[in-house]
Amino acid sequence: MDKKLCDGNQEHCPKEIKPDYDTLYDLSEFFKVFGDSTRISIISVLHEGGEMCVCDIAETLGISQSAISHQLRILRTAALVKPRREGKTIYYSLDDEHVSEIYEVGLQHILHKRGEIEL
Amino acid sequence: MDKKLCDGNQEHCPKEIKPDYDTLYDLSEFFKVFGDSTRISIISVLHEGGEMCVCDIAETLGISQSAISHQLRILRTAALVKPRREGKTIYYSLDDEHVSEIYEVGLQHILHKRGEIEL
DNA sequence: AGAACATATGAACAAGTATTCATATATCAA
DNA sequence: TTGATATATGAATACTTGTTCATATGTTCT
Repeated sequence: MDKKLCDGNQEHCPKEIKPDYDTLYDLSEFFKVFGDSTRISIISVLHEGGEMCVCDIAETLGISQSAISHQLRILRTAALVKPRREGKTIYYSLDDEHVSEIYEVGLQHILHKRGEIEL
Repeated sequence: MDKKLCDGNQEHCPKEIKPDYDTLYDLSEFFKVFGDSTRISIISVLHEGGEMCVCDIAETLGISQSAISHQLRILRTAALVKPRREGKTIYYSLDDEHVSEIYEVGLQHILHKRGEIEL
């Protein structure tokens, strides 16, 4: 921390709720999961296509099976996707409704910034 | 890419919309901005406290002015916060309503996972 | 102009992370 | 059991990124 620059009690210093560090840390970890192009692509195809097996996700995105599998583990650990085994095949789908909501709001934001949709 | 594992036309291979790579990349970059504890803390205090100057953000969070300034630049570049100068002081506030919305939905998700709120 | 304060920024270092490659596990069929 | 298919994972590497330190820019006051 640099040296104190102001006492925090001046006119330009509104006093507010001190944020809970653990919550904010967990929140940043949660968003971090969305913050990778491979993972958001996986979320996207599961959002569009519903349940999908690993090999199809990999083929659809043109990314190696290994890379997809590594990222699916991160998504699974964060409880953003859930697996369902059927024989040799394992199907993944979005786990939480919040995931879809956040994906959609984010997408809307991106498209809005591009001027592709009106809001 | 690993060798092809299935032809993508079997029963377990639903065909769906190919996601636009540029959009998904931008989206992941957008979420990446939320995916850091310092930045999400800044977003949090601006969400709670409204407009705030750099030194107060730094003091509130207990993080150096330099680190805050670096992160504010990233937030500013991504259009998540906007600056307003008043003399020597520069006040920052959240720029987009989507920012608040995504922050709130994410926070709700975290608290929900902890069982702290009902939904 | 010079001093003091508020913020920004470049360079360097440390820490984190996504991919590839090789291999392991698991299921099914013959 | 052996072979083929589907997925998972450990290790190594290359890349990204957040912080610190030092310094620069910009503003106000005297």
